[in-house]
Amino acid sequence: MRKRQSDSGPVLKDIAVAAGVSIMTASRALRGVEGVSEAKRHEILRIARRLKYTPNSSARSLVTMNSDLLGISVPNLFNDVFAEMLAGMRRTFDMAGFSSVVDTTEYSLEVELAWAERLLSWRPAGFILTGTKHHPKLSQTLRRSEIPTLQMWDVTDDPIDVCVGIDHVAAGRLVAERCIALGYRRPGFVGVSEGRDPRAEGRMAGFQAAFAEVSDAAPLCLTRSGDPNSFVAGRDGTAEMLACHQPDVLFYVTDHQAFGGLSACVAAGLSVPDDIGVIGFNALDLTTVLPTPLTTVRTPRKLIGTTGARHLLARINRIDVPRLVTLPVEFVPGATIRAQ
Amino acid sequence: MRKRQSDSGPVLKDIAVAAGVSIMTASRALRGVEGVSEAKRHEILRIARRLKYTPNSSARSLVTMNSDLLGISVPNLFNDVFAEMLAGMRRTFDMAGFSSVVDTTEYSLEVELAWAERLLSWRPAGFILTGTKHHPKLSQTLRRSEIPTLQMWDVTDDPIDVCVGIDHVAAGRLVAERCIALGYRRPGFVGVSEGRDPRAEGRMAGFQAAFAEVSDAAPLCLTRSGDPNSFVAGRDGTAEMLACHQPDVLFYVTDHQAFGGLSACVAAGLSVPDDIGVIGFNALDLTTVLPTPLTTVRTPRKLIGTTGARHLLARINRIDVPRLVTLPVEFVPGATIRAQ
DNA sequence: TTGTACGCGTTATCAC
DNA sequence: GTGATAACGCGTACAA
Repeated sequence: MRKRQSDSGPVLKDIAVAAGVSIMTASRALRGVEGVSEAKRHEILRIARRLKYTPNSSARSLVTMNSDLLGISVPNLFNDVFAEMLAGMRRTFDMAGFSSVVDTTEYSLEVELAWAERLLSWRPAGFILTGTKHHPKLSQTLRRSEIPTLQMWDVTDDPIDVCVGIDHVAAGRLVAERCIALGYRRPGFVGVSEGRDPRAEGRMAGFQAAFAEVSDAAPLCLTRSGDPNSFVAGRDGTAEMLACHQPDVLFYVTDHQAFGGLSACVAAGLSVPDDIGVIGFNALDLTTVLPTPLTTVRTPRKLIGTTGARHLLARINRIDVPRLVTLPVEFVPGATIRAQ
Repeated sequence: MRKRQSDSGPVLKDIAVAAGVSIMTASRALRGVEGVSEAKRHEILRIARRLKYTPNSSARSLVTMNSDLLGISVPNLFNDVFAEMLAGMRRTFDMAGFSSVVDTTEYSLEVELAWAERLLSWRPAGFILTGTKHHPKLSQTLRRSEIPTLQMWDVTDDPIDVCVGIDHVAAGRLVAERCIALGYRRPGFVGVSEGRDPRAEGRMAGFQAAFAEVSDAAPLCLTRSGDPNSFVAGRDGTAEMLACHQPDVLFYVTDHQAFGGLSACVAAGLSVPDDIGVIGFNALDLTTVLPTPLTTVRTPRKLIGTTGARHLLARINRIDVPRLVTLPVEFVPGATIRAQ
């Protein structure tokens, strides 16, 4: 065995020598492709195991110009939403033999861009990005490349490649329409921080637009509190809003913030839903164990993950799939708004 | 430009030709190593940008026998604990130029092994594993390899390489001792599923052992309910336990389950903490916005992440660091157990 | 079914 | 400071 700089085990040649065959025969046997007699194949596999042969993906990638690496970018991992979408895809990708290179962007397009550019040097098999807004450089690069790309969680008319998500503006409208039907006229929105999360902004925009169409509705009260997944942020943001405004219904960026908001309402002497309505978003597990079940919107996170994974895998295998899939959301009445 | 199978942009040679220099000079300029005049370096960088040159990490890795890929394995991402530990490390690794290949094992040693073996083919710069129990094959492989490895969240006397975590058995003992001092004698533990999570089993063991040393303490009541991060599992597991036993204090696998358990206690007509004590684990954000603050144990997740990242990075750079760091936990009295 | 020659894009080494 | 040459480990193409 010739010497190598940093000895990381036997290479194909070592297996071949040990088995008394050529390198190519060993390669074919280990890859499970046609053209090797069963006897030799078994012998080669046995020897490879005995010698603890680890293939060198770099060398393979260099020849084939692709890899089994998949780039996945999400804003963060504190949100069950992203965790569930990921869980929905991981099994599919794992079984297909892919490894996931994960990035957490903290809602920064620059961070996402830097990560993607680093990953591009590995010639990844595909990209999975959260949302439909990216750094222009990244969108352009991916559009020009042949790399299959999935955008998920949000929708757009003009996806980079394929897209599976929900219509956040429509979801905001949906909530507003329910509120309006119940007689609410002083809407408030809590929790979206400025220019960070386009999906949250979309929900807020839809919510506001629907109210704006009702003649006697007051303008939207708004509190832009920090981390969307923080209970504390929801509580503090709500307290801040109640100090200045008198909304009759509050739509929160997430269930987390809504839950924190509930405790702020109680602290402010307001009773829910008699004095004020509270509405979350996502219908997390949490909302079902609250003393009063939270009014919220159920989002198909797992389905987005599984569908997205299937579609991306299809693209990797050069199979055509719909470029855009918009999945439905469902209003969960709960008990933190007025009854019909 | 010679033709390539799947055209993925210019290569070093193209930059070199365009700049009128040799490939090596281009390589040096782009890597920022010594031995290139400032004038040429600038020119080369300019051309690389204009041509949208993307380096080929596989080729580099093939020569250098290593990569900037880091393997990170966690049981799942639904747990803020893991998310926070990851968040604590990510910045460090990002800034150092590493990409993270993430695995979610669902507490399966086989899944972790399969993922690690796939990743080994990329010659990763390091591994980060949750806990200290792994598939024997994996432990053996890593011990024999030169690959820096961090085990986190749990501790062990004999780490593969370096280890940063907390002592879960001691944490369980700590909780039990507080309970005993307050006069509790009928302990219950909710939420650890059989043979899945060694850390949870450790906490339970410590909890049980301390009670066992008190002569008039009843044996531990136990409910092994499913997903440790599920509110619903905590509620249902508690209901199940209360149907058969009369514990006076319940220690839960996580805050999530404890929160679910609170609603089950209320549903069973028990008042907390008068009739029964409830204790969570982790001191998540959630616990502070509850009507009564949850009694729990604060775990230094973020610190584990940052410390672990620092130590692993040191190992990668062949700098010595302590093999084992045991970080302290803190009992959070809250208000769901008796007062002193 | 099996083997040989060559190239993938980059870096280490050594000569100039 | 700069460049030629030889690897790195594997897969494609083609020959036997």
